[in-house]
Amino acid sequence: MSGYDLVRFFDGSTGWIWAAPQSQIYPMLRRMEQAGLIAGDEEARGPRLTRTVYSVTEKGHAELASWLGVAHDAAPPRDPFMVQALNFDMIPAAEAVAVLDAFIAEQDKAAAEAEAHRDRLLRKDTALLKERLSRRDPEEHDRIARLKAHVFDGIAAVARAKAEWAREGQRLLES
Amino acid sequence: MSGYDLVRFFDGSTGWIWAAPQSQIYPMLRRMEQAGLIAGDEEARGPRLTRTVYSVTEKGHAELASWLGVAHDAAPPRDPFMVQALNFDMIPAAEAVAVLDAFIAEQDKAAAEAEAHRDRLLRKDTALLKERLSRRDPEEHDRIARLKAHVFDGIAAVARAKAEWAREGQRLLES
DNA sequence: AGGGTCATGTAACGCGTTACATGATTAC
DNA sequence: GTAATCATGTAACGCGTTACATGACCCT
Repeated sequence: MSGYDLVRFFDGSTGWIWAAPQSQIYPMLRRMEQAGLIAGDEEARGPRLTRTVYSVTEKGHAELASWLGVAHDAAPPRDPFMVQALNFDMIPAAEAVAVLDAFIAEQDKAAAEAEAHRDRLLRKDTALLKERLSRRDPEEHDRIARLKAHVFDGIAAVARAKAEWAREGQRLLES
Repeated sequence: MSGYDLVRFFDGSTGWIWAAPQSQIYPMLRRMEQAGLIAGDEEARGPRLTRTVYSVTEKGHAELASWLGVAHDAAPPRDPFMVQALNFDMIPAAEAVAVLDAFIAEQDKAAAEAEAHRDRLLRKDTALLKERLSRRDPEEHDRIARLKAHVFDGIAAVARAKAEWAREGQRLLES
């Protein structure tokens, strides 16, 4: 992909799992190229405009595989919403209920989107999955699609659990 | 609290919701004091050693209450573990299962800790809750304790859901 | 001619992490 | 006396966010 492709990529469905602003992409691509993890290939797009398409090198692939294969420490938690919820007793109940309303809407939306994406993956109907499958034995295709779909199933399940938790919280606030 | 108190505070049970390294505490305290949100009070602790105990000013309290009362946009997601899970098809299944084993242990531990903390809150048995309740009408005590306990109930429920999701993932990997 | 998309950058500023650094006081 | 705890800082470096900035190409 080119830097521009990545900018759009992180604004799209991948944005639910990992976000990156445009200003980080280009410097990071150069740093990764210097580290030998990716290699850039300049393409002409008209007489003056060029775009640089990067691909993962063997070294980059090896580093990725070794990172994928071992468990990493969880990042320190930093959850502003939980700080809010822990202090709902400091504000009027009606305000807390409204904050939870917004939270519930957000979680329900996230769950629906994750479920929709899960279904697209099971239908093998996303560009990235097709690209991935094209390099794999057809016998593995179903298993790979189910594995990836399962990730979005988990995201949806967590969002549903959070929404349900928030609804219980509203009941507590109103009692 | 003093800076030192806060360092220990963020290493303790609050560390599940918000973490902050020692190096951030002191600069941030000074910035918040400059902003008028907190006020420091120097105490002598021996002939030479002093500690500065900060308390929240009226302005700081007002800012907190107004922040607590409105919904905020969720932070952009950035979940390295999900990136790992999404690419389990790139590594041997046995490695992926081992990564999930570590994840399950982590989530189970987090859930157990959250449940234990929930129970302490219901028993009104934490220093912070006692401090909070001492400034409130005794009639409200049960409601406040239940509200705070509910937050940790939610943390536990999410951790349990994630662990269950990971176990399903292991079944998928082994099939 | 104009707007939309393609394509790539820079600058400022604060947050977060790891590591280094120092000295006082208390308890045994 | 000496080890643990109390107490407070600094430095280096990269990540993340918002905002600013520029120009080429394509379609109507």
